[in-house]
Amino acid sequence: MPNGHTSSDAVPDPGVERVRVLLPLGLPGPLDYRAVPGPGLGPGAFVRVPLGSAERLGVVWDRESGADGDGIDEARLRDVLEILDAPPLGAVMRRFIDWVAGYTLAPPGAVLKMAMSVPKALAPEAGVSAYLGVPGWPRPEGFRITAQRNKVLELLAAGPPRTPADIRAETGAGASVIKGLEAAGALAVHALAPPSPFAAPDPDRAGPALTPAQAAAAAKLLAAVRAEKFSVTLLDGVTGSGKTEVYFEAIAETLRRGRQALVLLPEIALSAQWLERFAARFGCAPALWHSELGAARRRRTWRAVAEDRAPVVVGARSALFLPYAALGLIVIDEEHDGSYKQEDGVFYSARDMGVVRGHLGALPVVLASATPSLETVVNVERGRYAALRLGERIGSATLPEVGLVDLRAAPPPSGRWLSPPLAEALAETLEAGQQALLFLNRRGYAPLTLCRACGHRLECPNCSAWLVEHRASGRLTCHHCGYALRPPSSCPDCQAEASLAACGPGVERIAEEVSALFPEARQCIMASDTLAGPQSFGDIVAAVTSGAVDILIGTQIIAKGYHFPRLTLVGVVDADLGLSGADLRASEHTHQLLTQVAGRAGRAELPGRVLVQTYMPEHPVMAALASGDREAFIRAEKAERKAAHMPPFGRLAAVIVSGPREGEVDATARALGRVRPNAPGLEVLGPAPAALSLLRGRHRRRFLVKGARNRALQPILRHWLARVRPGKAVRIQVDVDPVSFL
DNA sequence: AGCGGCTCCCTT
DNA sequence: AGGGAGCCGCTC
Repeated sequence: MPNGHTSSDAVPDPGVERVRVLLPLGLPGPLDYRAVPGPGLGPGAFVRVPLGSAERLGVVWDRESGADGDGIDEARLRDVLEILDAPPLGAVMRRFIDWVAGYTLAPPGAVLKMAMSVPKALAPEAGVSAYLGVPGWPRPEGFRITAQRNKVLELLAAGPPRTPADIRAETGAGASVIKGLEAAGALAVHALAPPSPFAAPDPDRAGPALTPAQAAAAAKLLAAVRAEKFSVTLLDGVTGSGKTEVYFEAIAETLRRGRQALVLLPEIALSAQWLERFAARFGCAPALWHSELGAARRRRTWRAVAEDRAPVVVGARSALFLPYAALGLIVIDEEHDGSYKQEDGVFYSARDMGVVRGHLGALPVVLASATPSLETVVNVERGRYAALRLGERIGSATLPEVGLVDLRAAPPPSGRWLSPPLAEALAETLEAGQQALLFLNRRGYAPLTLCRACGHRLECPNCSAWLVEHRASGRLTCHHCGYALRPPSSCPDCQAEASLAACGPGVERIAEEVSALFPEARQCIMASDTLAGPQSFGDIVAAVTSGAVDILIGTQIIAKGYHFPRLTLVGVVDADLGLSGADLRASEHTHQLLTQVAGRAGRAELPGRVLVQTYMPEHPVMAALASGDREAFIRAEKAERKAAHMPPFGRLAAVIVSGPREGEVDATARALGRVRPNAPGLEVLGPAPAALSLLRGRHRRRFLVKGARNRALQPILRHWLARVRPGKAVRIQVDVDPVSFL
């Protein structure tokens, strides 16, 4: 039997001679092939097919999905070459792929590509040979039973088949002894399944005791898991309230019911503390899925997920497209986080698509956050999502007190960035032997380098962006395309010598200031570029936890999830940073980020405090932080969005036209503009140069399409974009529900 | 998405 | 005539 896997999806249909095969390419739909007679060629089967002069792997798709009914001439059909020995892609996953493609306006093959990210996993992993003795084996003439051979025969006379490694461990006999016996016919060979790389998490292991509030919330989630139907529950708990342990109980119940759980985390590679907590509750590590995973690991994980050998998967957004055999729960932690939005290739939100996956798979979805997105809050109010609140921190910990520092009233000394009140608070914290965190969401030393003689700014040649000075690496770097150069000694424009001045602070510059103010304090920078990888990240976390660091200086990478018991002061160097620009969610995101950062303070017995430096203390975001009144902030933000018919009270889609030659891009954008859709309640803004009008060498123009909440934008967009055929060098991308407005 | 096949224009 | 670079369109 060529296909060792059976499934109701892959039952052969005797009438089928033509199959539709979706290939992981940007084609508009599946292609037709002639079915080879034989078992296993039902929808979902992974197959190898010819395509032009090459061969490709694809998936047998459902007959009804996709537009065209009849397909091509019989004569042009080519044969399916092979049915691969892999579990078929389930019906839910196929519907999910079609759904995501329809929603995001991506070709279905481009979505399938995310689910087929490890083509090598479609061949079964080589098993391990194991040996068993042959009862009544007739010993050939002249075959000597040496001491070692005898030991092996005795061992294998009974019991389970043993691998060469087992045999060596128990008898000391090496490969040559086994080979000799095998050649003489003394051993029967068994192919064992490859060892599963993933231990089974124990749902009934005693974890940390839950508080009554946690236990009550956990009970609700357990009920949702037991219902085995679609539901969405927001787990809304203040920072430090123990949300993770609550949803761990939902995972435990999912495991007890023999199903798989998926946990999506932002910045997965950096969540060592999360993994420790998982191990403390379940006794082993979960399967991980993220971009830094090695090829072999990816392959084994993909296969294990498909064969139901990975009970819990923890991953970044791409883990949503793994081929789960028995998914029973999706947890999306930090559901408000912007990194759930993918903005290349297929533009999708893993949070929103996670809910869709739960709906199609009839399973519960848990969204966890201390600062839920407005979309989710409104879904709770509309009754579509349930909500569980955890209003207090665990144990004796209390929420930190937040104070605003009005930088107009208490400015830092010239050329410095820490105001006197913040410097004083730092001194007090150090004196008390406690730890402080200085937060500035800007990597490097200075965001702008300016010529004092002529005013020239050092900009990226490929992007409309400033070059950021990174003094530690001695480079000026573009944060958008990676372009870098050594800082010139004279101005590239006016050739003035030693005229270039660093303007504004980044975390490196704050570190320099801290060194000047507190030369004896032990400090450490935490930013995505100052760390070689997850390992060094873990090292820093361990150093902070052990008390080997007094002042931690970091970007948003430290905002989430970390628990440092002795950290009592958080200083926000520039709270206004995220509020500039035309981003629809600038206020919301700033509020979320600063709430998360503030949440790092005072997580244990020692009370924490937060000082927020701002030029806009009256801004609603700052007011909400100072008062701790999240509800008031949400109310105000909601009212504003409602008045402007903005999400979640209206729909948005961005259309981005880009290409290397500005003239072509403009021509295409104008052509689109001429045939813009015109419907009541629909607004099309643009074309306008994108905020980054040049990015990675591509000129960019944007449209923004605004529509009513009750009317899908996709049919309108599809019809519109079909009317313009751009040249090969110009690309038109659609971003449904955009998060970034760059 | 990739690949072949096409044109255009330069080389010899 | 030979041949490489960019562009177009097809792939079942």
